[in-house]
Amino acid sequence: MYSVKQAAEILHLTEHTIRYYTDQGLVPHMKRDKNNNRIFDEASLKWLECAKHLRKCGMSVADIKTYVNLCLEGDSTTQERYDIFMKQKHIAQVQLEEAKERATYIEEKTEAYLDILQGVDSDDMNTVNKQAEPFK
Amino acid sequence: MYSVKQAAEILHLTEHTIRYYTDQGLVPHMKRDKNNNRIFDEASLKWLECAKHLRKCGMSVADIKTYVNLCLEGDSTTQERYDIFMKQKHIAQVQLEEAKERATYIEEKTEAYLDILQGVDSDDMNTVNKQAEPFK
DNA sequence: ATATCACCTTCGAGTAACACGAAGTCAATG
DNA sequence: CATTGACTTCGTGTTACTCGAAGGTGATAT
Repeated sequence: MYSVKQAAEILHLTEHTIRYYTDQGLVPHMKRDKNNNRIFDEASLKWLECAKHLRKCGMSVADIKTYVNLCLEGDSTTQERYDIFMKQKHIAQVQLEEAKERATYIEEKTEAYLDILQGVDSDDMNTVNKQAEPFK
Repeated sequence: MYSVKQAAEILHLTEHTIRYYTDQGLVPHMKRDKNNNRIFDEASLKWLECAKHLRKCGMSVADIKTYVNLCLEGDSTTQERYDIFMKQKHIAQVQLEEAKERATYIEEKTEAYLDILQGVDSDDMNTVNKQAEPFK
C-alpha cells in the first residue's frame, strides 16, 4: 500500500498529477484510509502507469477515462480496447522515430558548437544558427 | 520562399503554431510580403525546426526565445549556447529511452489483447487491465 | 500538554501552449 | 463579378496541469 507521495516517486509523476488522475476517474476502485487519504495498491499503480503511458502518446485524459470505462464494462469491449491500443501502438512508434530524430538533431548541434569552441574552422556555421550574424 | 501553409506542411506543425512561434519572436528577421503575409526562407525554416525540436525536449517557448536572443548576440554567447544544448542533449536521450519503454509497454499490451481475442488462455490477464472485472 | 513536523486533504485560481473562430484583406479563377 | 482559398489580426476557449492557501491527522520531541 502506497501513499500519494510514494506513488509519485515510483511512477515519476508529481503528487499533483496523481491526485488529478484519480479525481478524473483514471484509477477505478480507489481506496481511502480512515483519514480520507488515498491509498494505492499494485492494481492502482498499474492503472496509473497505463494512464501515464497513454498520456505520453498524446491521448487526452478524457479519452483515457473512456478507455478505463471500457475496461470496467468487461469482455464485451475487448475488441474495442484492442483497436485503441493498436492505434496507440502506431503513435508510439512514430514518437519513437521522432525522438530519435530529435536526439540526432541536438547531438549534431552540440558537436557543431563544440567545434566552434575548439576553434575549428567550419564552413557550415548554419548548423549552429550562426544565422545570428547577418545571414549570407 | 514559403507561405505559412507550406512551412506547416514541411515541418509538420500547424499553421496556428507557426504563427504563434513567429509572433513570439522565435524566428528572427521574419519577412513579410507586400500584403503583410509571412514569408519563410530556408533560414526561417531552420529557426522553426530548431524551435520545434527544443519544444519537444520540453523547453518553454520563453526559454527558446532566450536562446534565440543569445544567437543574435553573436560569438560572445557561444559557450552559453553550447551549455544549453548539452543540457538538452541529455534530456533528449532520456526522452528517447522513455519513448522506447512506452513503445514496449504498449506493444506488450497489444499482444496480450491479441491473445485474448484469439482465445489464448492466459494467466496474466493483468497485462491488459483485466482488472476490469472485480479484482481477485 | 504542546509544539513541531511531515504528511495528507480540498478547492480555487493561475499558467503555458496552443486551438479555434470571427471578421476582414487580397489575388486569381470561372 | 462573384466565389474560392489563403492569408491577416484579435480575442476567447481548452487542456492538463501547477501552485498555494487553509486546514486535518498522527507521531515524535520538549
